Amino acid sequence: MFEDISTALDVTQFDHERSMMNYDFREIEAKWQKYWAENETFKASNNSEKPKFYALSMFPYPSGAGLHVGHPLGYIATDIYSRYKRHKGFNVLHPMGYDSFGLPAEQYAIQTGQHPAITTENNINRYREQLDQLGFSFDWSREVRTSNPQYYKWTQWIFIRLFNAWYNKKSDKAEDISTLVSIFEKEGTATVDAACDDDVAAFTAEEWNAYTEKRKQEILLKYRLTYLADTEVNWCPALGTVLANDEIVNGVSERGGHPVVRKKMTQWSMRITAYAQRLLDGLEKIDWPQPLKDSQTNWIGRSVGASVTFNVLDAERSRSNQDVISTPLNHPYQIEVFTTRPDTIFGVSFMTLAPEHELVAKITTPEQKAEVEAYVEATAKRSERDRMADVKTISGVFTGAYAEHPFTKEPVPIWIGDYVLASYGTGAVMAVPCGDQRDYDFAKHYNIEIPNIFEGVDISEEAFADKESTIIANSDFLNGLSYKDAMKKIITELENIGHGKGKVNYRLRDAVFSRQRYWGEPFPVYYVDGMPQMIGLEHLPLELPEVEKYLPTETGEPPLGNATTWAWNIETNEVVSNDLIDHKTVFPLELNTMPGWAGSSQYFNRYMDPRNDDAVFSPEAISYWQDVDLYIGGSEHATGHLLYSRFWQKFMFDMGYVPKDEFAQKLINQGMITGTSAFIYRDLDTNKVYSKGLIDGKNVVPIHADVSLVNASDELDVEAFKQWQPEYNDAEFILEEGKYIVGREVEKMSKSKYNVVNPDAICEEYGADSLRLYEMFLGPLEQSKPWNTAGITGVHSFLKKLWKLYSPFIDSDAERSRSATEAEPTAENLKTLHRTIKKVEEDIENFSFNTSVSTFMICVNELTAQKCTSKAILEPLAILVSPYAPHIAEELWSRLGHTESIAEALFPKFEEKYLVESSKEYPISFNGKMRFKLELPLDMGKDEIEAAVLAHEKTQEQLQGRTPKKVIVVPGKIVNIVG
RNA sequence: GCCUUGGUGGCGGAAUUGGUAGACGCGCUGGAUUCAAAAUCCAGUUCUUUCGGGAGUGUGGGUUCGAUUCCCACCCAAGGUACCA
Repeated sequence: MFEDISTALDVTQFDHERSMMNYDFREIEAKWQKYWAENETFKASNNSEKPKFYALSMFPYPSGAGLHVGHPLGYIATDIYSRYKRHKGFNVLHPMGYDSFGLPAEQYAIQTGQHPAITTENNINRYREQLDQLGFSFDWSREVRTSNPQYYKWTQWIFIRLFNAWYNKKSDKAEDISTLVSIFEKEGTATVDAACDDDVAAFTAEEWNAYTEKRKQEILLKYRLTYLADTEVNWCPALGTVLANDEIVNGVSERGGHPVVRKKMTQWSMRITAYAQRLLDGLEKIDWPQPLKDSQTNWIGRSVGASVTFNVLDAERSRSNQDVISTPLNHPYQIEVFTTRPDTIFGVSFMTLAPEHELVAKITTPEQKAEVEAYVEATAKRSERDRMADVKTISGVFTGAYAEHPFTKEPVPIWIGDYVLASYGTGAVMAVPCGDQRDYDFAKHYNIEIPNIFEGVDISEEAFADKESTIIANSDFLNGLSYKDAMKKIITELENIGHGKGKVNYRLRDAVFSRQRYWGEPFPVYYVDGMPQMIGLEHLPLELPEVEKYLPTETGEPPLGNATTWAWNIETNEVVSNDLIDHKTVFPLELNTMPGWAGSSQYFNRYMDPRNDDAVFSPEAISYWQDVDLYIGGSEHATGHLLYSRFWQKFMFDMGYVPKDEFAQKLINQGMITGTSAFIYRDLDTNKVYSKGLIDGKNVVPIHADVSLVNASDELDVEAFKQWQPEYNDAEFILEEGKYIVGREVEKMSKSKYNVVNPDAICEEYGADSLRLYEMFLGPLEQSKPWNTAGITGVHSFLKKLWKLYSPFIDSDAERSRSATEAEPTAENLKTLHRTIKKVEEDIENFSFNTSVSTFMICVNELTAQKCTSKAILEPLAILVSPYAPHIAEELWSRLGHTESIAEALFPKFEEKYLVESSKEYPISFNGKMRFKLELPLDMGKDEIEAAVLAHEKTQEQLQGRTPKKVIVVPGKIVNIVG
């Protein structure tokens, strides 16, 4: 009886001790997450004696699906770096927020009527929960949401600043519009060199001063950095909306399959082209990935050449084809082309205009009119992408008109063809079939002459596009010149005769900034007499109105057209009912909203001072934080967000608001984490499902199985599968060796492929520290790599081993602990520790987080083998681990006796002296192949080593009597014997 | 087509300026512990072999005493981009 009780007691005590001893990650992680939140451990101060470090992850769009394991990858990397920098004594800014305007919430609103603000709020809360459980060191007090009026106030503010600015090419920067007005007042357009619309007219100061206010505004609009312009869009009449190129499939809308036409619409645009060259130049001074820089470079698409003007001959003389030289020209029309090969101008045998070109209607002869009009109409129906995708079909129509060659004065037939794009260059080309394959194909197809202007080149099969390897012929004054010399000469000649000049052209287009959507920033704009007026800065934000329906109106207006209270009263400066619009004091407000990239184009600056209501940020905040030191995010933003942000930053720089004209010094693109799908194989003929090893020769179809039903050995839980997919209840699962083995394939993580793994489940089973370590352990940050949950047991058991290593500090038996922990570390202990410090520090600096995790494993394995219990070793080790696995590190730190968070503990200092060795195990190679190893003292000289190696019996064995031809000895490294 | 990145065991991946290829982990095999399982621990695990070795980092060449690493040509995969004049 007594015995029983005592045994029972022992067991309880044992259990108690075990629970203290075990690595209880759930309790630990919850405890420290609460601690960090309550103590605001990661709150960044805007003034500090410490050096600053600004680490930023791209903020997410909070989608309804929540996070999957791929999303946190970049956040974990940024977090590790932030925590590391904090250990290194930096004042770290590491914020997070939400890009919370966007289409999915609006779609959901259209379907369910639920206000996008509610959907967004719910999604954000879900995101926050998921983010919180991963233990990030975010300063949540600085959170921003782009859909929050307090935030988008500043998006509207910068829009107004852009509206009130023009780009002065002479000073090569943006200036306030008032400087342009004062030039106009004094000198007219004579001395102005601005980035502006193509169709600006010249005028004198007197003319300007005599213009009406409306006329002046119309002119200024052509110069502003954000402006209204008629832009070609893909209009879908049935949906009453504008579609993006990728929403159109085979010329009809993706949704519903309605016809889409190209239509001109008045839209807000951003004059990003003004910055094309600076955006290009700026790439040289930022540490961004080369592929990303390349795609921006391609996107901007700088090409050097010349613009050339061709006079259009009037119809009479074109037809008679006579006296073209002797009769003076007074035809009003000119065609301007851009060419990168003005040196081939004598090879021109026709011209091609884009079907949309404004001259088409004007120059077409009556005979050709019907055919041309039919062609123009046909191309208008195809989207630009369709036209570009369909490269093989050659089509075009002769206009009947001729242009005059600027040098030979020969008539050149003018065609239209859809291989010329209205949106690039001038929408017209001078066709040189011998030097350009597209022109060549077109000429062949329509039997147009192909003059050869290259010496000794055969053009009977294809065009000759090589610039360097030949010289020009049949080209009057260019004969005998190389490409380079001909380029110089022709540009001089073009300028002499007033028919052109050297020009740099960019592929980059101005960015359309209007969207016919509800869930975006409203423009702070109202219209007086059709002219846009900005709402006073002091009256921002202009808040999004309530609407009953989120769809376009019946008259085809954007969703804001449904708002009944959406007019601006200029006396009270408030939004009032539309009924009050009188065009005297109450005016209609803009109905478009801003695009998704508006809110993300300066959020990184707003984080510096996010609660400031008087300025986008205070001068103190921006001068302290300057710019982002490290920016991590996906490469899909290369030509969107990352280009627009650089543009706005340069504008802010020009206006003197920010000290740096590039917002992020270093950028890293994290790779995508792909899913590892699982498949079962259903026989098409019978009701059988075969295991993977049995499918050979069978008529089976692979079917996705949910990855959570498969274990680490690719074995399917058949019962669980049947429960999940009841239609397989009657199916017969044919096993191999008693197991059903699934097939595996790496695919993009997606719901429909049942390969989505979400972090909540992982945190529940293994903890956030395990997840963080595992995400890093998978491979290099930049690379894309497949997720396989099975491997997480490796890092999880590492954490258990780590925990065990600290058991003298965790164990309640104080007596045992003290003597053990205060022991002096051994030389071996110190060597292990310092090797780890060195490696981990290098790894973090190089963003090679995967190798650090292995280093930790090796370190813990070694210290465990060494039975190390020394506080002098375990204390610095906890700091090393803390950026990666912060919860367990905090817990161990506190068990080591600290009462403060580990977050501010200084990173241990690496000391070389602990790694110094006295001997080296030399690899002995024969003809470059390592055959055996030999331990030799490190202070041994070259000759001694050679003698020692040659004397060794294994060397003799390897040589088998041969005499070595040569012996290479690299002291401290290797010995190689040749022969 | 063009640009970029990559190609190493069954899998993820390591190898710092050319110097021991496959660290670390998963998986697998065998063993210990257990009534049993989980967990844990130990040993093995590139291929091949006549157990001496031999071969091996997408393919074929080259430079070098020595190449996963540098050079040339090619093949394959992923991503971006595309009638850009």
